[in-house]
This record gives sequence, structure tokens and C-alpha cells, in this order.
Amino acid sequence: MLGTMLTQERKQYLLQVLKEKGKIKAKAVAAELGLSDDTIRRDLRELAAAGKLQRVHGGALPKALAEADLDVRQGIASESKQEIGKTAAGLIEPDQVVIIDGGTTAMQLVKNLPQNQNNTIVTHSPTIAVALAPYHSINVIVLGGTLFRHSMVNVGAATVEAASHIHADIFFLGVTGVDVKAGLSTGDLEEAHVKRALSQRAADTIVMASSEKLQVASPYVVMPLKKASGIVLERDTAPSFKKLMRKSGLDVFVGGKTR
Amino acid sequence: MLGTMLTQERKQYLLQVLKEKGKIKAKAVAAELGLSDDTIRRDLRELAAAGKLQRVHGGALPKALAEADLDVRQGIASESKQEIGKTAAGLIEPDQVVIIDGGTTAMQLVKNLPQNQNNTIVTHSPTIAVALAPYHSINVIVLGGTLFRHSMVNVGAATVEAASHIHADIFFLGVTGVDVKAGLSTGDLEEAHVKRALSQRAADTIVMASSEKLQVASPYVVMPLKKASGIVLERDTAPSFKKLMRKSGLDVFVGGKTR
DNA sequence: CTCGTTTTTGCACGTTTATGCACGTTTGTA
DNA sequence: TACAAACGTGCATAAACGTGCAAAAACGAG
Repeated sequence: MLGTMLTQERKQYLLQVLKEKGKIKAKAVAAELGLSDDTIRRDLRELAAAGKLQRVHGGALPKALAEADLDVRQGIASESKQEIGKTAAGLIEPDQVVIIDGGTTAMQLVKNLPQNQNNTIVTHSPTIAVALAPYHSINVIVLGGTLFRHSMVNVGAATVEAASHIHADIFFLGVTGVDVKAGLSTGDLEEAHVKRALSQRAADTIVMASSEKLQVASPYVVMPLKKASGIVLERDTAPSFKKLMRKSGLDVFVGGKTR
Repeated sequence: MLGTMLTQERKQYLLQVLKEKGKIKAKAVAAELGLSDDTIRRDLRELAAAGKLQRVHGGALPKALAEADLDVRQGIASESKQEIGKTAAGLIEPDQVVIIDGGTTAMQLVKNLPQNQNNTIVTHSPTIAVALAPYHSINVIVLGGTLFRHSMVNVGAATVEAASHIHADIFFLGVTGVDVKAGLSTGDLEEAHVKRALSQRAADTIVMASSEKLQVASPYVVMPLKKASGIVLERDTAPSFKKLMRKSGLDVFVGGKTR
């Protein structure tokens, strides 16, 4: 290591030190390698320019931290939820009044909404309402209530009361459990109440459920399976489950086609 | 950890301590790291300026995570609105029920809300509701209605009806015109109706108005000036206008002080 | 091999950053 | 109200920094 080191080799070494120790102190490394501080600083500057590390006063720190954080926070929706959202959006016809539940799947529905269909969309989620703002051809109705942070939806008596004045064509329901015996279920009692109320205000209730929700029972029951009109599933859901749904009287929607 | 620590590394360490312990005691950390209190205080000041934490006497407390993101995402509001928002936030006392109007000034109020005061905040703006989500000590009530995109607030009979069930301590009102003769006015009729209804549901109505709103009359009148209890203005508002407000019976709030 | 070019390295210089101390002010508490 | 702790600011010092330059080494074309 002390016999002369190639420049690029030294840079590799710096990155390794960074990986092992979690930091680099410029002066210390310079002394260790018998080089001037300037040389090491130059290396660090170049590595930083190449995006390999974060330059700080006195040395360098891993760049990964700040970046990894952001990725985690803004969590990209899984492909499956996008697929379901798109399929569900395709079920909406012009001039219909549609109730949209809260949640990430519902958010994907919003992102795939058909343009210029003059729909009215009812939601009890402030997040969904904000996401709907750019769609100028859509009339947005917000159902108020007490904000339930975990799902970012309004719940409580006020929400149920507000819903009672609505007559919608479709309600897109998001749940955390879809099971033939346990029915449609979710993790919060108040939320379950609201979901049930919303379902009663729509001619059809369409369930949106990605694979991990299937054959799972969450603590609070929204309603029995057969009260729903249809269910949107991932394309590659087990055929046996699709059959089960159809036997329960639900239309099964997959990838835009009814099967 | 004991061998000298890089400055930036130390800042990360501080954030980690904050995350794990939920607080930082400046003196204790300084002793632990063998540095002067000044250095740690400087770090905390800078981290606070960067929006990574909330500086308090004796150390620091966590700032809601999602908030840091928001700061970056939405362009920074004009300095004057920040100033007004901060001043308004300072008027809120523990356990009070507060109604917050929509708009960018109100958003600045939210960003400066006092922590851990166990307030209940009522809003008819989905945007504000979403912004409030990170404040876990705050109970959020959303008033539903028809979404009025221009201001991102819910309006209409449903909103007024929902408001009728509320009794609040303060209503922070945003308007586009403040004039002694024309009163408090705004650009949309429905919005004016809702603002009036909200004002009637609060013991005190505090107007938030940046300079460009002063001595301006917008098309729709919310209410006469004297129905408001107070007004938050920019520090360097013309003294003559402040005097005018006081003559109309309003308390004038500027930069946190009553004058 | 030779000559010109490029790369690398160290040094000199002025600039910026980090830190601790001194001082007067603000804040929390008794 | 009084007092001590915590605070912010200004300042001085030392470390770290970037830039420009020059010498040495590596390189490549002829």
C-alpha cells in the first residue's frame, strides 16, 4: 500500500475507506498515504463531482444517506397499484358521479382519470382532493370530518352525514382485506363506518385490491363481499381467486377487460 | 466517535440523537463530544435554519418530517407572507380551537404553528388539511363542500352547514381587500359567504393582510371592518394605516407585538 | 530515442470555515 | 422581582479550502 499508488487506485481506496469507516478525514488519509493534503483534497473534489461522495469541510461523508431518504419518503407506488388504478379509471363513463376512497391505490386511479368526461368526483380524502385539482373538467366534492392521519381521510359522524346527501353512480372502495368468509375489511373502525356509508350512497361499489390484500381479514368489517358489484384485480391474480369472486356475484375487472 | 468529528458528521449525529431520543439538550451533547456549548448551539441554529429541527431554549425538538419536504417542494412564499404567518401563529394559545382560512398566507401560518399545544384546527381547505397532517399534536377538522380550485377551498351550502356545528376561539381570515369604507372583501361570492359564516362561528376574527391587499376593494364583501377583532400586518406597513385600523376598533399585530 | 503534450503532484497565496471566548441580552424559574 | 442558565453576536485564531503555478513524471507521435 505504501509503494506508490496509482491515482485511480487511490480514489478507489478512498471510497473503500468511506464505506468502511463512514467518513474520510482528508488530513489523516494524506498522512497515512504520505501525500500532501492537497492531493487528497483534489481527489475528494473529483469524487464529489462524479457523485461518489459528499464533500464536507475536513473530509467527506457518504452521499447515499440524503438520497436514500428521499426515495423512501416519496415512496413510488408499486406497479400493481398503478395497474389497478388504470383499470378502475377505465370504468368511469362521461357525466357519472363517482365516489373515490382514500389510499394509495385510489391515488393511482386519480392519476389515470379520463379527461374531459365532465365527471363529478366525491372524496373524503384531502389528499385526493388536492390531486384532483388539476383536472379542470371534473367537479370535486369534499366530504368533511375529522382527519384520520394514517389514511389521510376524513371520518366520523360529520362525514357520514355529508355522504347522506349524495347519490353516486360508482364508489371505488379501497380495503386492506378481501376474504370470502370475512368479507371486506379494514384496519380502523371509523374508517370502516365511513366506507360502509359511502357504499350505501352509490349504485355500484367497485373494490380495488392488490394481491397482498387477498384472502386477508383485517380487524373491522366494512361489509360482506356480495354487497360489492365488482372488484379490480391485478392481471396475474390466481385464476382460482377470480373464480371465487365471480361465484360471490362480483364482476371481475383486470387490465381493462371484463373476464 | 471520540476522535475528532467532522462538522457535518456532527450535525448528522445531532439529527440522529434527535430522532432516537426525541430531543437534544445542547449542554449535554457538548459535554459528551468534548466541545464548547457555543459550537453545539451554532449547529442547532444552522440545522433549524435549514428546517431540519425546531430550536428551543436549552436544545432542540423534532420538526415534523414531511414539513421539511414541503418547504423544498413549494417555492418559498414571499417574505411578507411568512412574516404575517409567523405573527399570526404566535397568537394561538394552548388548547384553543382555531379556524384557518385557505390561501398562501394561511399556509405560512401552518408552517409556523406552535408545537405540542394540543390545538384543534378547523379548515375548509384540503391543501391546508394536508399540510397539517404532520403536526401530530393537532386535531384536524375538515369542512367539506364543493372544491373551488382557484383558492383550493371548499365552498357552498354544505360548508356553511358544517361550520354551523363549530365553536372556535379564533378564525384567521384571509381576504384580498381591506378598506375602511368597503370593508373586508374577496374575489368570489361563494368564498365570501363561507368566510362570513366561519367568522360567525369564532369568538375572534383575525384578518391576515399583506401590503398589497390594503386599501383595496374586491368585488364581494365578506363583512365590515369593525366585525373583525384584529388584523395582522407587515412590520413596515404605513403607520397611518395601522392607526386607521385601530380607529376602526381592531387590534393591530405586527412582528409578534401588539401596538 | 526525442520532443512536445498531458497528467500528477506539491507549494504559495489569499480566502473561507470552524471553533472558542468575551460580552451583553433574553429566558425560564424560584 | 431576582438570579442563573441559555442565548446571540462579534471577534480572534487556526485549520481547511480553492486557485494558480511550476516541476516532475507519464505519455504518445514521429
